[in-house]
Amino acid sequence: MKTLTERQKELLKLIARNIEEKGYPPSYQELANHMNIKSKFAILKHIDALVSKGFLEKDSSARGLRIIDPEYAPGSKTEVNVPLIGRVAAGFPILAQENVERYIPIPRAMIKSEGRYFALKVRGDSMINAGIFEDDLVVVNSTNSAHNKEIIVALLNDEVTVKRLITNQKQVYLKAENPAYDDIYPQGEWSIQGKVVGLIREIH
Amino acid sequence: MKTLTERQKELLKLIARNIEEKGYPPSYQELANHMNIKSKFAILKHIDALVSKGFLEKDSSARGLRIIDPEYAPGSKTEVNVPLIGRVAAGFPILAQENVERYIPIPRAMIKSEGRYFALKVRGDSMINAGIFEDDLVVVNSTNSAHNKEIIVALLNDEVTVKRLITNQKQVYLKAENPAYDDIYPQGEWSIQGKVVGLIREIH
DNA sequence: CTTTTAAATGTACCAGAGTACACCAAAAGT
DNA sequence: ACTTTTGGTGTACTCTGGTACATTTAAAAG
Repeated sequence: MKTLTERQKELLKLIARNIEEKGYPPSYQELANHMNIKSKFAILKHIDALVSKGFLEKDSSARGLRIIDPEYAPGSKTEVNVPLIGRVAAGFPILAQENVERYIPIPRAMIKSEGRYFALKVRGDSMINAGIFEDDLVVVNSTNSAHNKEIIVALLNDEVTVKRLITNQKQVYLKAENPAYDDIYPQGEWSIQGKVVGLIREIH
Repeated sequence: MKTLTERQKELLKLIARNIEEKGYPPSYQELANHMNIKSKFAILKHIDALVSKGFLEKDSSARGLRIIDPEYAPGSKTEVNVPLIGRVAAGFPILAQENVERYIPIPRAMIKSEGRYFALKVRGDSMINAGIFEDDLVVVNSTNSAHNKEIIVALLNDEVTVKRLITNQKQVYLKAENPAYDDIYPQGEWSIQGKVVGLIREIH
């Protein structure tokens, strides 16, 4: 990555601090004031320099600044935010905006394959032997196919469940990792929504 | 906290998502477009409602929106990076730079009390009945005291272990959540390094 | 010693963005 | 039946904010 001049570093830090404190990026005029510069145009040129050096991204809209370099970025790029799916509204695809409760950060390491990811709060204790407890969050890679023995999220009768997928010559079924639960042999409409690739638990 | 109407919730989520994706808040016009509303003024009124209900803060500048409710708030404040402690070098305090392997992001929700936090990779299966498996990452709130039945990280003989702390009138000991393991009655030098407040698992 | 680059000033332009006002319509209380 | 709340439309106004152009100064590079 290219090097920055003193003044550019100063500006970049100022932008980062501004986003941190106010919650939204500064305008050029505001930056000029803080830098004791009397013309917005000087800021414009500094920002263009930062953009061309890859430290910043700029949209040509009001306050359209986005910091790229993780060194300066508030909330660095080692983390990825995925939507937390709340109650699933019947009829909507699981990733529809209607179902998104909020976004949560997950470690980048959980993201391996391509595709969309989401998180889901686990209900019930049907997977305790796989170390998945009630109220855990599972991180799911959205896909509609999975391999034998993978832990998946499935949609049956407008309800989401986390189970282990078992496929053999004879049949396909969903296995609970808890002897107290019976296997589920899906009938009629059902679909695989994704593979569980991670788990997040808050311990109180 | 007061309740929101459906439309208000929808708007708040949209704002959060916009900040998430673009890095800066949306303008009223942009919100109107996404909500299929033809007048900015409707947005203005919804936003004023959100402000007066305490979910949002508004500056009268371009894109001057800031989400208050952490339930919805995206961005830096929802994410915290904690050091992942690798092999613990004997003699160094556990949080010393020497032991830090890298930093990993954890959800804000895991951070409740004050103090420093770190993460630790679990070795062995002595806590499987607590849903803590080998190679899981536990998130730990650094402290040197803990209450009865809390899951803690302890340092015994220059080794870190995750166990459940049991204190009663007679004695203090460390309990494994796996019948195959005996309780540990610490002798000599040992210390509590922190309480386990969260767990992160990558599933392959 | 000249050229280049970084840094800054000042004026000007126009679309973007927040807001005020008047008005409409359906749903929910009372 | 009436009123309030919620959700929406359209126009208009003003200041904000990004950008363009012309010009200047100082320091570094050649």
